[in-house]
Amino acid sequence: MNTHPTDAELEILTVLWERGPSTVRAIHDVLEGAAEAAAARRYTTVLKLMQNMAQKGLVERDERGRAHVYRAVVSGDSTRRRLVEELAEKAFGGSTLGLALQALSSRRATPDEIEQVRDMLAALGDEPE
Amino acid sequence: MNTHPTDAELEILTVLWERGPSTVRAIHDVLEGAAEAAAARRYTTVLKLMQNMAQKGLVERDERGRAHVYRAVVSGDSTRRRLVEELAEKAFGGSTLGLALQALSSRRATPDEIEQVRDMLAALGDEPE
DNA sequence: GAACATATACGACGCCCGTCGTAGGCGCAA
DNA sequence: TTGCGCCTACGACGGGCGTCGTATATGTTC
Repeated sequence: MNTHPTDAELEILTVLWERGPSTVRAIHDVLEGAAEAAAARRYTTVLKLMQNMAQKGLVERDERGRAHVYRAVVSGDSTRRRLVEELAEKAFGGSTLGLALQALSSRRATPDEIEQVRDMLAALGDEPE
Repeated sequence: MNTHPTDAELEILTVLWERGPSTVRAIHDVLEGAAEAAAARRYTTVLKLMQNMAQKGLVERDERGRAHVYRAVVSGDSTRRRLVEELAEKAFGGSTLGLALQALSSRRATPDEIEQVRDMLAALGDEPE
């Protein structure tokens, strides 16, 4: 249940997070449209992935209708947090700060974005012990 | 050559980045020591991994001595940058800023660390177009 | 030179992941 | 009611990864 989503699973979860509970058909169509000139997945491939995810506990499904409706069990936020911590562990000696610095340095930020980070920083600094 | 390192490969690369060119034996010993109560890898496992990496072009080896000496071809910095961008792409809609915010929010920062981020921010803002 | 420690080379296995084909079931329209 | 379309179930396969065992060569020590 606490298994990490793979890349393909994460792609499906993303759609689920954006659209809310959906059928396999809906997910497949979104993914097919999003794949610009990339290899499109067959319907049954998406189906199988989602069945696997259901078994792992990443999603749950409502089997009442003819087409099953899937919903994400794990939240996008917690999943992203987990991924970040995992990467920090693997590549930054466990330092999420190091990861953050790397992420910030890898692009030019707009003033607006910088403001966002400043706010975050302020919140962090003000946080009680 | 531009292949991404896997988890096990990244572990080896990390040692290579820290210690500089090393033999398989040296890497293996470091890894064995670092694995606290975790499953230790056999020597030949590490050997095979490093051979694979040599074939992929992630490392190069000096075969003159009896024990080959391996050195990292890719730098730690570029590799970390790549990993960060990859994760941003997969989980944050391509936004490295989003990733940075997530990384910052997932921990309490010390004033010193916050200062570090502020500096980075200032440098970003000052950067010429 | 014989025995031993240690190095590389190489093949095999088990597992997981993503992919797909095919079979079977159910509903709906002509 | 018969056929067509869409749905699920399930097995299979190819590839990659991490693991290891074994074979073989080479240096060292007595």
